[in-house]
Order: sequence, then C-alpha cells, then structure tokens
Amino acid sequence: MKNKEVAQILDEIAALLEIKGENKYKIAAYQEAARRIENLPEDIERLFKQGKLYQIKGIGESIGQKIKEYLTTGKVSYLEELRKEIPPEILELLKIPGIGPKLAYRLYAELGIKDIDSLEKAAKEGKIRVLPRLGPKVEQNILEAIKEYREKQTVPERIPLGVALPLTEEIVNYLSQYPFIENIVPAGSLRRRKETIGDIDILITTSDMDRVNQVLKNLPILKNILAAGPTKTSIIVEPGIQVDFRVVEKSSFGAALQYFTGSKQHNIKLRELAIKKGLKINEYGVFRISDNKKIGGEKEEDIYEILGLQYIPPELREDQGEIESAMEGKLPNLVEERDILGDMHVHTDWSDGANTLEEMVEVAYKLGYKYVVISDHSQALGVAGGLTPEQIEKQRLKIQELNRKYRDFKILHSIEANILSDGSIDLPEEVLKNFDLVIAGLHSGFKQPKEKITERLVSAIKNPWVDIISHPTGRLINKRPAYEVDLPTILYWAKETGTVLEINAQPDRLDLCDIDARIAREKYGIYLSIGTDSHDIRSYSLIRYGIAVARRAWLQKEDIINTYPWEEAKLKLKRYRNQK
DNA sequence: GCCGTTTTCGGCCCGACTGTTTTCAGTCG
Repeated sequence: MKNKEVAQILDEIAALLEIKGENKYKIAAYQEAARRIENLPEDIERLFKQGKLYQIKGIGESIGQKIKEYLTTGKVSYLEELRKEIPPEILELLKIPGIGPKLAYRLYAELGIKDIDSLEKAAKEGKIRVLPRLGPKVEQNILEAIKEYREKQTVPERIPLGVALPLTEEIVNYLSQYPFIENIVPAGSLRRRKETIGDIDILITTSDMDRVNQVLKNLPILKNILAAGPTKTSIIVEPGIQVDFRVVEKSSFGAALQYFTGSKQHNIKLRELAIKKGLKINEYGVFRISDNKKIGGEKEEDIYEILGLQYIPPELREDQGEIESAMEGKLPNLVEERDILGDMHVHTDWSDGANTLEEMVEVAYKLGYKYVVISDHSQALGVAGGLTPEQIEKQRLKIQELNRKYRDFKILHSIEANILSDGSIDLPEEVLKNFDLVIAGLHSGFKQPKEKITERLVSAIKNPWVDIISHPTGRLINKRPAYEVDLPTILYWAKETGTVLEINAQPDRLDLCDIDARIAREKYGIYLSIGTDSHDIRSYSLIRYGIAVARRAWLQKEDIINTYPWEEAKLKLKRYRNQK
C-alpha cells in the first residue's frame, strides 16, 4: 500500500505552498486529498490501475495527475520544483509550536534561517525582534518552544490508547468526587478510540472554575501547569502527557462535546451541511443564521437531529462516509462489549501465561462468557514454552475433564500454532485436526521479503485446519512496524478459504487495525474474531480495545464470530464447513 | 485545487488566543 507515501507527498506540497503564501484553499485541497488517501479503505495503487482515482473525493484533475506521476515514475516533478524554490529544511521550523508558514517564510527570507539551530541562534542574539510586527515576546516564546521541542524528541510521539484510556479514567474518577464538578467527560480522539492519542481532552461543566483549577493544582499525578484560565486549563501529568480541560456552560455541553470530540474533518463536513440548511454550528450550539437564534446544543444528540442525521457514534466520526450513511439512515449497529460471548485467544501457564488453566477458565466463566478459547503456544516457539504433541494431548484430556465441571459454559481447546519460515504449521495434521479450532500466527522471520511473508501466510490460510490467523500484520504500536505483507492477497485468500482474521485486542497490537478490518469485512466479507491474547486473568479486560477497533471498523455484531453461541460460531469456521 | 438537490463560477468551518498593533494577522485546535 502506497497510500501513506502518497499522503506524505501531498502534505509536503501543501506545506511548501503554505510557506510560499499560496491561496489557502488550494493548500487545503492538497491537505484534504492527503487525509482522504491516508484513511482510504483501499489500496490507492489498485484504484489507480482500475482507473478509479477520480472517484475519490477531493482528487481532481491536478492532484490526480500528480498521484499518477508518482505511482508510475516514483517522482512528482511539481514537488521537485517546489523543493528547489524553498529548501525543505524550512519545514522543520514548522515543528516549533507558534511558528506557522508565514513566520517560517519570513525568518527564512529575511534572516536566512533554515533550521532549528540557526533559529535558536537568531533568537538569542535578538535578531528577530527587530523585524516589523515581531517583538521580544515572540523571541522568548520561540526559545521556550525550542527547548520543549527538544525535550519532547525523546518521548514517543503519540500515546497508545492502552495508556491514555486508563489514565483518563483515573483522572475523571478522581475529579468526579467533587460536587462543584457537574459533568466531566473525555472528548477528542480518545473518545473516538483512536489507537493512539495526541493529548487528552476533558470537558467539564462547573459553577466554579477557580475551585476546579485549585483541585487540578493538587492533582496527585500533576507534573506542571501550562496554562490556567477561566475556560481552559492545560496541565502535564506524570508520564509526560498533556491534558486539556475545557469548561463550558451547561446549555452548551452537547455542542462542546460534539465539537471537541472531532474529528476535524467530520466537524467541517457537519458545518458545511448546516450552512446549506441556513444554520450555523459552533461549540456553543446550533444557531439559525437568519436571526441568530440558538436552536440546540445542550445535548450532543441535538446537533445530529437538527441536521436530519442519525446519531453518529464517536468511533465513526472520521469523515469516512459516516455522514452520508447517517443521512440515509444506514449507519451500522456497531458491536458492543456485551455482545461478546467468549474470548477467542487466551494463554495459560501450560505455555507462557502467568495463570493456570483452571484459573483462566474460572475467570472467563465468572465474567459471564459462554465459552473461552484456550490457545497456548505450540512447540516451535521454544522461548514461550510451546506445547509438544504429547503435552497437547494431556491438555486436551485436562480440558475434557474441566468441561464436565461447568454448565452452560464451554472450554474450547485450541492452539496458537506457528507459521514456519516455509509456510508450514509446526504441528502435524493428525494433531491439528483434534482441536476444536486452530489459530495460527507468524512469530518469526519478520524480516523476510514481502513475497516470502505473503506466501507463508497464504500457505497457512490454505491449510484446511487453520481456522483463524492471529495478529495478521504483526505490528507493535510505537515499537515495530507491520512486517512486509501484501494485504489484498491475504484478504483474497482468507475470503476464498473461509479463514477468519483476528482483531488482537492487546493495546500495543490492535491487529488487524481499524482500517484493515473494515476492508476485510466490507470488501471481502471475511469474518473477524476478537481475542485478548491474555497471558493472565487481568488481561481479559483488554477486550474493550478490540471492541474499539471493531467499532471504528464499522463492524456489527454479526461480523464477529465470537458474538455467536459456539454452536453457531463453529459453522463459520473452515473445519466445520468442510466437514459438511 | 475542488466541487455542485440553490452553482461549471464563486464559493470553500468556526472561534479563541496572542502579540503586535489601534484594527488585525497569524497560529492553533
């Protein structure tokens, strides 16, 4: 997939045009096209080859030509020209908060500044304050911003949802105890459950911001305060994460929540829609343009209702077709945590889990599940104490025995088998066929070339005893990119063979990711499974991250196999279908 | 540069805050 590359190129063009002081709508058009392509639920190259490039919204004659040039020659001559005009190093200046394109260009043109070091030098020497419309305050702010920028360099860019969500809940719970805080709700990308978060936004209604600020100053995990005003307070909390608190009137709570939840593109779309209806939306409410009368905004649902839309769940608000669907009343009925009847991927201390089989089973039962899939590692994964055929047979008998103890609950015997470097599975067929189901995944040879990895996965997918592929792309958020794999080929064969793909709920995996999972279901009709990959009893709670991915992927209950009772779920697995 | 159940031309989301200015441009979210 070259979607990301293409998006980056368009973004760079936009940034360079911005510095040049080009028409802002032209710039916006490049940025818009970049966002569209980045979030496109399809391979841009494939679309191009099918001649469907211009079906993508935001891509017209001019941008389309540039994409075409890039996909065929690997270059964009327009961008090369721009780079000659403006050294791309100036783009580095834009990374300093407070420096936008206009200022960056002036600094370059008038002072010859083209990187952060020379910027710092000029600021220290007082060379910036002498320029018209710039003063000492600007210099000081630039120096502080550079200092902070350099400190931040060492910390990973975006915070994984698995870190941000518990932290936010901790803060919200803590603050909820104060009676003068009437309403407190997380907003932003956290509420949309994006896999990583920039900073945490929390919305508050209160009668007394002074006391709220007082409380925030004494927050146990407070590191420092960036700003504390009457409507907005920004702080840094212990792991170095920024939290913005915004205070609004109760009558504007819904509008503010909608606005601060975003995404930006989603909001822009809504506002355009509003204008066509003679309305204006801002964070205070919905207003009639003719007489400026406020007609809604206390509740978030107001905004969608007034625009004649179905209520759009936060996870869908990415301008990926949800507004159009809401208009037609065709939004999906998104899967919920309570729809899940069993965890599809669980380890025990038979391999590298921390808890015993009995403990893992008992907790799954107490959580109200109807079944649990015990899927320890198999022999090739020596470091994880992978099971040999003999151990597997023992475990099978143990599970058989354990199953007699439980009513209305089933322990399913599975394995997370390894796909070896030649694409074979590390257990013989006579062992594989005895499981209730088999999960297989790649745990080695990540550095192999794309063709090889794709081949291995396809070979596993074609294996009649492999029912589910675990963490199909192998990425670890902020740690390791996905291995090189041709996803469309994988999806094609999964569809052909009826193989299920996992949404692994470990917060550093979330694999398949939202975009890929949506493609898998929408374009290929593949079933997904959600498993926590638990290695201890506490990790069962991670299921909510898998649900978050599924919801962002527009998935409904029917799309996920472990929302079905086992007797129905199994009919969707390859081995049972083939037996029919 | 893109787009069209008010348009093939004339629009393109909205507001807060800051620093520099006497009315606003630039930046940010």
